[in-house]
Amino acid sequence: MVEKFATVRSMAGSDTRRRILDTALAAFGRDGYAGTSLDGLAAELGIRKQTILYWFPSKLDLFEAVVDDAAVDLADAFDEAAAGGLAGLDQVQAIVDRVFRLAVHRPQVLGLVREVTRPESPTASRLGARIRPLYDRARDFLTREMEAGRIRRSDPAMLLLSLYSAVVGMVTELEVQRTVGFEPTLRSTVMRRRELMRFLRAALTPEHPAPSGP
Amino acid sequence: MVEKFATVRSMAGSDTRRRILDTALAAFGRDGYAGTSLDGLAAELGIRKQTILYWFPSKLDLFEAVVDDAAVDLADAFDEAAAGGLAGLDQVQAIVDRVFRLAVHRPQVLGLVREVTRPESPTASRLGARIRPLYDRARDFLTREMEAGRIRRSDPAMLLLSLYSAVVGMVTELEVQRTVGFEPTLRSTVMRRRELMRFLRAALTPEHPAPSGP
DNA sequence: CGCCTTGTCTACCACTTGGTAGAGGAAATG
DNA sequence: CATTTCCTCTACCAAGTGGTAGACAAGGCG
Repeated sequence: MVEKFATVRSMAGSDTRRRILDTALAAFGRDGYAGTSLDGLAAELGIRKQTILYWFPSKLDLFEAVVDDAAVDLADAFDEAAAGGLAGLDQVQAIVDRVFRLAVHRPQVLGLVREVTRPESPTASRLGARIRPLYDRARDFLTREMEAGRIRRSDPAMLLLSLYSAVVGMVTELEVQRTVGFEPTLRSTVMRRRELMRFLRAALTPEHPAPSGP
Repeated sequence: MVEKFATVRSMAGSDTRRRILDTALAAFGRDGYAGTSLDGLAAELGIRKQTILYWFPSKLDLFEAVVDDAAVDLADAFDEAAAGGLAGLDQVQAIVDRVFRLAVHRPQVLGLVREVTRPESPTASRLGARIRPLYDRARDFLTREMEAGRIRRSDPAMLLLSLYSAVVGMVTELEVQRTVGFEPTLRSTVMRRRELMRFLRAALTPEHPAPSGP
């Protein structure tokens, strides 16, 4: 069996593989799995379709590799945001900031998240499985912060879904915003983030300021 | 020019048209535009593809008709929820309840919203244009309620986006929830709605209880 | 040098895609 | 009865789909 993935011997080939992954990420995120053709992808890359199929045995294999690749980026972003060891709303803010930053200079990743969370996605479970650890960590965090009185008490799992929906929805649905009259400039992105944070802070701040109060 | 849409003379044909629209709504919402084939759709309906092309001159025409159809449903839902003439959070609650109700017994509509709000949707602007009036009404409502002190003050347009993201995200991303451990039963749907409302109420309730106070 | 591996290519292939042309049945209309 | 309209069908088609087979050039290596 030929090992092309882990061990990389030549240089040119490895570069091709990377370029395919990057372009495919954008294409799948933009047009979806079914809407992306290998011929089109190859044309975009200036190569032949057969070169793609050399590096990835099938379209589905390519898609899965792209998903795995993106999952690493996502996990890194969260790790980075969590590394500060913040608490309460500050930690939430750090994560939202980080996700927005990711969305600004790699919007394709969020597009892929959207595609892959479709019920009928060819690998609905794949990114899910990759993200599961992040989810568990986040839920534990929320539970802890609720018990410490730093976040309003409610069902942590449900709250996490609300947070996820609000953040990813806000970030990915650029077209909705365009339709509705926002041109997504850098400035409007900053505004959007600030407004989202205000929204989240309002929703998460506990009724009684803090337990370390009176 | 043949008028098939408004004036309906025969019975069987009109019924076929309706069946095509309904099945296509589900298919487009489930598999996306590119992922839906006319042959597959026809097979699902037990008819030939050419019958579909008789009623809708092209795949794109069919898609647009489906979108228009769904937009009517959405608009009706909002109208119905707004008819009570409620104010503040009660009005918001009524709309969320209504959207959830729509999501429960016509989940396809929300799936289509998701598909059609993709940046590269073949008719990104279409549903948008249909929904624009709803958007304007909602923004005016929020502005009014903020001025009346019944809803926390912030940028109404941005707040509306947050609300949209939270609600549609929560409702459509069933697969995320399944991945994460929720089986979307009727009971869990009710729980989800309640938790979302708690989230929204916390985010929308003004700091100072009400202006009609002391 | 000769040989083998690596990477990209050309040439195909079977199948599916959206779409066209037109046959033909049913039923209303004269 | 004949004619016309409405509706669904069979028979195709050109273009595009993912995928296979294998030629061929470049370079590493005995």
